[in-house]
Amino acid sequence: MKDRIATLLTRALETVRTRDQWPDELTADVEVENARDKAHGDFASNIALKMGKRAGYQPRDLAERLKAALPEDEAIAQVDIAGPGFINFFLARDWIARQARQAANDHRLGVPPAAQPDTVVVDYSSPNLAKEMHVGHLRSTIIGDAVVRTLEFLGHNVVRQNHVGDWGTQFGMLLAYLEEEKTAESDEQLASELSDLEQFYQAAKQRFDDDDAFAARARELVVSLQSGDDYCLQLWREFNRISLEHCFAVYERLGISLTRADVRGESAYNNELADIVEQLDRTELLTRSEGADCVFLDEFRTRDDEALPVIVRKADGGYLYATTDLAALRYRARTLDADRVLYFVDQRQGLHFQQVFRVARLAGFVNDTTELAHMGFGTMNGPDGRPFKTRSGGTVKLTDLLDEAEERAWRLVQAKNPELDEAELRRIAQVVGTGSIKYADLSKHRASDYIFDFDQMLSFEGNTAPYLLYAWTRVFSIFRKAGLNPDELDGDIRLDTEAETELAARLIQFGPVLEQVGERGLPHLLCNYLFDIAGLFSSFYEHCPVLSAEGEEQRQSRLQLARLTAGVLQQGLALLGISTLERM
RNA sequence: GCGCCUGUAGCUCAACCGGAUAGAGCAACGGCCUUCUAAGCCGUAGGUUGCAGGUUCAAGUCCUGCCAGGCGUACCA
Repeated sequence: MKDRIATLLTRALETVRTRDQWPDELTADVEVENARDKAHGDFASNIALKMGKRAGYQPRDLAERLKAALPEDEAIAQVDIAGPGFINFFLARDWIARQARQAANDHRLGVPPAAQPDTVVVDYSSPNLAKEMHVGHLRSTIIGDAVVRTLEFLGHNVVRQNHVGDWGTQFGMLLAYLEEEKTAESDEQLASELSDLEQFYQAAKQRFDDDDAFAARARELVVSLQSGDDYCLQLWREFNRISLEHCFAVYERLGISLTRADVRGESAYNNELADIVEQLDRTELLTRSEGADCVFLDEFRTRDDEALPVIVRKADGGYLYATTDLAALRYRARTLDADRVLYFVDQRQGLHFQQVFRVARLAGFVNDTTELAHMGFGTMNGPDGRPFKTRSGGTVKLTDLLDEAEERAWRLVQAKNPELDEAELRRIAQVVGTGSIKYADLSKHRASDYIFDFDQMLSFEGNTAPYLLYAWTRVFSIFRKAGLNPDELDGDIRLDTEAETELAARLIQFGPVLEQVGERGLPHLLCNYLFDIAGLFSSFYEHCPVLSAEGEEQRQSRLQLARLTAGVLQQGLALLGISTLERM
């Protein structure tokens, strides 16, 4: 709709240009935005304010001329000039009603598929397989997954890349320990030890620190692993398989759409690393410094104000994560043919990505037209404002976090609705518990740090998962109560009241909101939108009788609004990776 | 030292790449269950957007300088 109004304004500008006077060189970039205040209509443009002076008009005068030159449009009921020269557009109610009616009867809820689908490579989750998934992996995993689902819904070709940490020196220690335990213990004992990767890692580290012979064996294994020794690779595969099982158990609980096919870890690029360095050398970007192969970029400085290198090969010949990321970038740009490559990685790696993106472009691994974006996010803090830790100061395992959320959700739902049987209660607690954790994270702007607070995220009031889930059950219960099939409604949508109009006008903005989420990687925009919808629906439901409406026409109209609301809420939550519940 | 990010109501968060009177939710206060719904709705109160300048018709948003906090800054990822 913004585009549509912008087009009208552009044509009006052309008319003014030919009919009145206008500086030859002056071109206008027409912007239309949603009006923030109902009194200002549905959309507003500041074009007259921006261009007035430069075109030689008083802003209000220009606005009047533009208004007079605007082509007719059935969607626009009224155009006002307001304030210093804003042009306010009021949508025609019957047009909103028709759009809403169409959306209500569309399985895509009125959201058109992208006219030009992009191939979007999304790097997210990417846990380190050496350790168990902890809260540090949560944000990348759920924000990335929400954006991925949104992009897919919009019709883009999405390639998920789970860039797991499956390589590096710590694997020597882990393999040495795995080897030792394999011979010392029965399979069952070993399996139970590996069931807690965190403990396994700690135990291996302990042995490494305490026993020189063990440490020597660990280093030996790193070397044979890197040289492709069969026995060593076998141990390595076994360890990774078990570690990945842990990851997927967490994904399953969290409702993450990643599959095994999306796993492409650091090790996948091992045999390309030498070539990356060679290519950098060939393009004359490479410099040898203190024994290491580096790329120096002027714009980055060290703490001593010297040029800061991107080290791609250490003095001992080893490669670093910059090298791996360059190889991954080349693969994504060339082999996967990405139009966009998005990284959902902690904000703290901002410098690293700036460097790697720059080097990749200089070296020609990535075209200038390919978008490379680090979608960084802030830290998850505890209620004290410090990074979220256990009472003893350790990292919190994701599985423990989910356990606690489900337990709390169970108690809450049980208290509110004691007649539910245990099986259903468990299922509800699972959706509410994990959904609350996800929603609490997704509803905040990803760039900022946020405070993790169980009580707040599990509240049934405010911008939370329980509130939205309950809002959906309320809408859904209308149909259940009346024994109606939502797919068998008929007739037009009529917007008789303010509550209906506001709800409908917001419902038909689902598409533009999703586009923003996909473009900017900001799922909180969708959360805010859904919260809006839920509030507008509550208000509508309070003021507009649905089942007991006056007459069949009004009843059908309101049922269709309810149906569209249910559809948008359910689809929106699904894009956030949260499923709805018929009862709770 | 340099660079990046953050600073908005008592608390938790918004503000659509410069717009109109800075918005929600909690907490506080006041109303509404003989009418599908109260896990809800309607309303009141709450602000010098860290501070000081600047650019602009217009600044929470852009620029400069301070203050406070977080993070990063050569062979970990």
